[in-house]
Amino acid sequence: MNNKELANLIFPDITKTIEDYEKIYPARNLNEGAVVSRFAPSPTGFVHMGSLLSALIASKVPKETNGIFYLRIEDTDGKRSVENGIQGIIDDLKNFEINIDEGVVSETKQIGNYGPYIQSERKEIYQTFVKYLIANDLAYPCFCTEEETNEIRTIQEAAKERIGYYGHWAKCRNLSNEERSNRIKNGDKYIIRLKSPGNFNNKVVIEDLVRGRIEFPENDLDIVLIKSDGLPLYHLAHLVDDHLMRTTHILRGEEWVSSLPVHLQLFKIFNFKTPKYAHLGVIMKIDDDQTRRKLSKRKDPEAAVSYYHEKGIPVEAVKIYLMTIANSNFEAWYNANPNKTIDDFTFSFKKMSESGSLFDVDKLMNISKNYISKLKAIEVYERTIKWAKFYDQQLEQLLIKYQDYSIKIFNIEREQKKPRKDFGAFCEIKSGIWYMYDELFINVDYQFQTISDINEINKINQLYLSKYYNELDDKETWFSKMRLVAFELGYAKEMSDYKENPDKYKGHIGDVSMVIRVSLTSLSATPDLYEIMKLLGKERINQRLNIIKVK
RNA sequence: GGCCAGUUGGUGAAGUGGCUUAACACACUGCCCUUUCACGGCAGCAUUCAUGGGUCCGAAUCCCAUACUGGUCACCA
Repeated sequence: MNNKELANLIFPDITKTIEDYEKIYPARNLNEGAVVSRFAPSPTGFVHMGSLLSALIASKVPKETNGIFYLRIEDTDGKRSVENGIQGIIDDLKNFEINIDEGVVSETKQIGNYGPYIQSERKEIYQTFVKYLIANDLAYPCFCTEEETNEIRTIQEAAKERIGYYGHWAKCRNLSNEERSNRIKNGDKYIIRLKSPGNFNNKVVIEDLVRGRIEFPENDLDIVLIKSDGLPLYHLAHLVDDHLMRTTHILRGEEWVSSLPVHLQLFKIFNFKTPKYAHLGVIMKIDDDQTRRKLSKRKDPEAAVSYYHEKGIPVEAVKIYLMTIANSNFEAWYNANPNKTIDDFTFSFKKMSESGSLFDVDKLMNISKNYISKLKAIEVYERTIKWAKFYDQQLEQLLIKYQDYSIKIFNIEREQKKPRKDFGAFCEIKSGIWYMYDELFINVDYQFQTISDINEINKINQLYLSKYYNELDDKETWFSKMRLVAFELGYAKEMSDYKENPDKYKGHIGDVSMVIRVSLTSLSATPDLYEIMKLLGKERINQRLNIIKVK
């Protein structure tokens, strides 16, 4: 029996050839230098921060070069797939405004001419390639059970030999085709392995876009191509899909670096042009015991991109943060060009860090604070509502009920050169403005400071209310009256006066205005008091200053 | 254990043989400004680039060794 007959025995239903697929998926008609890249996750749950980073870059580079960015689903391992996994990925990408040109757009819909873009739907294509390999003595069926391969491994470990299915360890490699066909006809279970033409003593060199030149021994492992369920393993799927989908750039995590010799070998065997590779450092997390590890889906909530949606951290802020990790020159560029967006920035693989960086929540929050501080009040209002719709219905209703009032609240100390930076996330907004709403200003806990005697507090409040408060006052008048209250009750009306003669006064203007502030808001730290009082209005001010009296 | 890579302050990093007594940003500390907070301003925060050796007039930058960290060695991706 020759190899071709063996191939037909194993894949009797495969009638197309590789050439057929080359015609079905012709070279893309793109400009020179156009990058075709992809995001190719497994539907294992949610999108990870590290995946988002690579998706962001993989989508950005085609955008810069008039190329194509597509989404492919790698679901060849049924055990890992999760219900609604595909939809989760699509939603996460949508949330982060990462748009695809081709690929899977919903559980049931795919767009583009190079599909299907879900690997489990491409079984025949993979098998066509493997059939070719078998027919050309470059692959063979392997009947070893998992127990047997484990056993080989144990022996190799004990003997301190290189681990893997290669050389004389590859028991099924040199079986005769007759024996192979007999065992297949006999119903023995098998997988398909590559008959690796490599030699471990030879070297292969690859130019990685971020890591530069890397040298490896050639692959001589007879890696598994097709599993017993007929579906391919990653290595084969990578070759077939990225060739047929005409991918020019492979962006993936650094955990793939060591598979490079396999992938290079596969491309060489088929005489396909190898794509360019960029292996990205993984995002790390430091534990309390100072050990570094990969940011983990299970242990770290911030690893899931849905976390940012929940917290209400603007997607732009997350993307800006990821770009500062991705390209070290981005941050300086962004600070120098505050009105530009990520789209205006030219990404460079060379500027990528090779080692994984630690995930820095402080930095992210700083970026987010700055970002939100630059938004217009109406934008803050709308985006807070959008967030609250999912996560805080009470806040949502208040914002809708008091629309103009709320927008004015968001505008306090905003329209100025250096706006306030109170909010790092939309989930923090309620805790910053709640006291402006009567519905929330109940059973409050007053944080009085230096003046905490209730009689003195009332004296200040009542004097202010009865003699000085006028809602029409401008800020200057308002504050000069505040000084008069202080003076009349024996407090220094200027801070400097108090500092010169502290014994002459009961306290200073700051102590007095603090009483008003706390009486009105219950808090000792608020934005500008004058602005707050303007919005609170006469009625509410009267009411709130008088509640204290009752207490 | 084999193979591959990485190692510059608390963090992200700039730096590719002299311009570096190591930029910038975050965090932190102190002071100032100030009716609180925030903003802002000023100052501090690596005499040293994992360690040891070498090349050189000169090294964070080049070479070697060691250490440590990470990745990988599945019918997972």
